Amino acid sequence: MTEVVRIGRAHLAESGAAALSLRAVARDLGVVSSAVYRYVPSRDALLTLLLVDAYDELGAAAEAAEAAVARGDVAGRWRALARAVRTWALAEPARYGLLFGAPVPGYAAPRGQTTAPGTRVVALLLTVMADAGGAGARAPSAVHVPVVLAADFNRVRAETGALISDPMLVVAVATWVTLFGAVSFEVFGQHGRGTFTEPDQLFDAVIDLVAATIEMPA
Amino acid sequence: MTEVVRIGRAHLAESGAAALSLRAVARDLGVVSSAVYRYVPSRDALLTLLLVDAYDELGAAAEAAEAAVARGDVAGRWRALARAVRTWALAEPARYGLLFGAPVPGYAAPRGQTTAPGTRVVALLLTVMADAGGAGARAPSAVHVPVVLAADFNRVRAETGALISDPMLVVAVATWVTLFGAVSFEVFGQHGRGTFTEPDQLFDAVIDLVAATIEMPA
DNA sequence: TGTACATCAGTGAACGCGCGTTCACTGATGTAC
DNA sequence: TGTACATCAGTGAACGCGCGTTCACTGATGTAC
Repeated sequence: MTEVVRIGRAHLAESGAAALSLRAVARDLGVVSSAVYRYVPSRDALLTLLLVDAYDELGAAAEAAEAAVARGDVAGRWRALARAVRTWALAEPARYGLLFGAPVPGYAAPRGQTTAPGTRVVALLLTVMADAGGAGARAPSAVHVPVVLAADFNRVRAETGALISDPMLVVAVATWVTLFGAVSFEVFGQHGRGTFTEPDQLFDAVIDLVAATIEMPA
Repeated sequence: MTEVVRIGRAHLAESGAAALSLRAVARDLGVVSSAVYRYVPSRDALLTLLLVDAYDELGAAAEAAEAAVARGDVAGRWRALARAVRTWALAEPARYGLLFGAPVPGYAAPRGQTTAPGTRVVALLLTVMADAGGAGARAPSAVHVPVVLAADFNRVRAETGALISDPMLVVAVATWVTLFGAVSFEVFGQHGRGTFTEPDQLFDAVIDLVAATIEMPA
């Protein structure tokens, strides 16, 4: 990890991505403003470095937590993954915001560099869901998959290699957005005026409910 | 709606909340930069106006859509509410981002002015969930409510007046975060490289799955 | 062992830009008598 | 009907600030012969 990324992280945490300033980074680097171009070719390039850095750290945290759970305990693997995402996000709210908040105005992430690290967590979730399906879990019978989604779902299967049925893919998407919705609400402070004093327990209750959506065979 | 709010909206859409500039608003107002202080006492005050304006418009849209559905059709009311939120958010991504994205650095919303409009949609959702419970819907039996959440839930009931059981409140929270997670992913472009070409259908599938979480009695 | 040269991190000044906010002011409009 | 006055939207200059990026440069370190 280069020094410039370390300092960039700190600035992200203090002032947010939109206000990230190369001159401020240079100051903290103990160097005159123009010298920062020895480290990084432009402000956008620094944002990209920070984006990749954050995606990788989050992905590694989720993967490590999930890997520590017995393979057969699919619900436990989901829970570990979800908690790891939340823990990282609460510890690094600004970096989380860079990944999952509103896009930084005037900055477009270069796909080539950010796609791979940006898909680690979702790939992990798909694996867990596919394993759940393999173990006999089924989506609720009420799930109805419109014909028009079939093509998209086929492409997802082809790109990820995940062996997962259409209804379970709907469940996976719902699970995915619920996880990031729950984390975003906490990180961005949407719950408001101390409505919930026990956020850990509330989060666990929500992710357990999500896990219960899948009907495991008796 | 004052002219300054109308122009502020446009600037929000173009450059995001963090870059909202009084001088730029003044230019579009056709007025010298200092004259904008005749309209608004400071930049932060303008942000607050825009925040309240957006909350109110979103709340009104959700309420109108929900009110158009027969009272007995609880699932339909949920669907109408959810779709209205999504439709508004896709039409107004920057204003949605102001409400539900990362906080604007250096700006703290004054509670007194923003709390009431900021809770319209969640209050509506609680009403729908309470009505579902009244009609006999039950949370999945797997939902386990930790003792420690009881106090929070009692406070929510007292503040909102909603007649809703603890397990159904867990469902309501999960529903709430799923809705905003799904909308945020779309609005903030998280799904990535054209993974899903039929976002309307995908969204409907997700909110139908959420509705199916509630077990309606036969 | 010594000399000539290349490399390269960092300097300092400058470019043109935009920002929020204050201040004393102008000049048109409306009101009171 | 006319005059004196108050109101108030808008002006223009200025304050001190920060920004990204370019440019010619210095001066220490390392390398080749």
